[in-house]
Amino acid sequence: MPRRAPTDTLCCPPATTTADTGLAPADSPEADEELASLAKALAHPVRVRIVRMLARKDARMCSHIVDELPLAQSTVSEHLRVLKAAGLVVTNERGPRIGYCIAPAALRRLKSLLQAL
Amino acid sequence: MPRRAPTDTLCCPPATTTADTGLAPADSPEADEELASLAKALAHPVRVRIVRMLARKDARMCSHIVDELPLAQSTVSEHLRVLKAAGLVVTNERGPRIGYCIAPAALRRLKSLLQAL
DNA sequence: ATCGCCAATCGTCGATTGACGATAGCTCGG
DNA sequence: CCGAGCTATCGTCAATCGACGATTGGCGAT
Repeated sequence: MPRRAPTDTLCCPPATTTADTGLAPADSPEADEELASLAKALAHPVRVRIVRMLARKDARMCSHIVDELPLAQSTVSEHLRVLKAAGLVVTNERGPRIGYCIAPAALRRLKSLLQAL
Repeated sequence: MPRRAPTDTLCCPPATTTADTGLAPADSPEADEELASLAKALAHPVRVRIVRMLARKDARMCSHIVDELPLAQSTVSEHLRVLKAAGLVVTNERGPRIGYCIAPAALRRLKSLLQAL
């Protein structure tokens, strides 16, 4: 087995305490843009899979994700960039190993916006 | 006021009685594809807005939708085609006036898939 | 039968996306 | 301080998307 990162020191933010459970308006031009933007981030099977992996607290590092997908490292990095740009994923940069994890608030916001449909 | 369609004879299917509330698996490669596909349909603000309009049981005809959007008729038609291809919208063709409406089952499926994240 | 409205389709254009390899930059460990 | 591992970025290429105008086809009403 190849020498890998410890997987230990990488961590997610300690659970969003701000209870933002759909308090923002969910029916407005801005909400349309917001929902479309979040939906666009999930509009690719690979990104859905990555989100699932991260939600399970699996495969935190980019290289871990690369290992599980039949894609080049640069491609995975690009998908992660899209997810991060949409706010669905946040990074915890700690040296050369970057921890990727779900942004629970964004995911909740997405669910909230969708439920409002 | 311009002479318009009656808005009366256009109708939606009489409420899906089949209680398909997330019974299909929501975590599999197929589910990834399905969620990505549905998300892609919502990955544009105009389509989100159209879905909202239809969910409110407003603006059933294509021309009604065109009236409320700063877009050409062909563009709106294309967005409707995308929504229909994704299964989020169904048509009730009755002569030259075509009734567009939400497919409640598809919307529920989308919410279900998303909640599983 | 013809006219008028409604909607789908076609063809085009520029912009964006998704994929890849190659390269560069970063930190930690030796 | 030098190498090794990890990731971001660049450049490229094909494919897809979004928007439009113009055209076509269809039904109902006049």
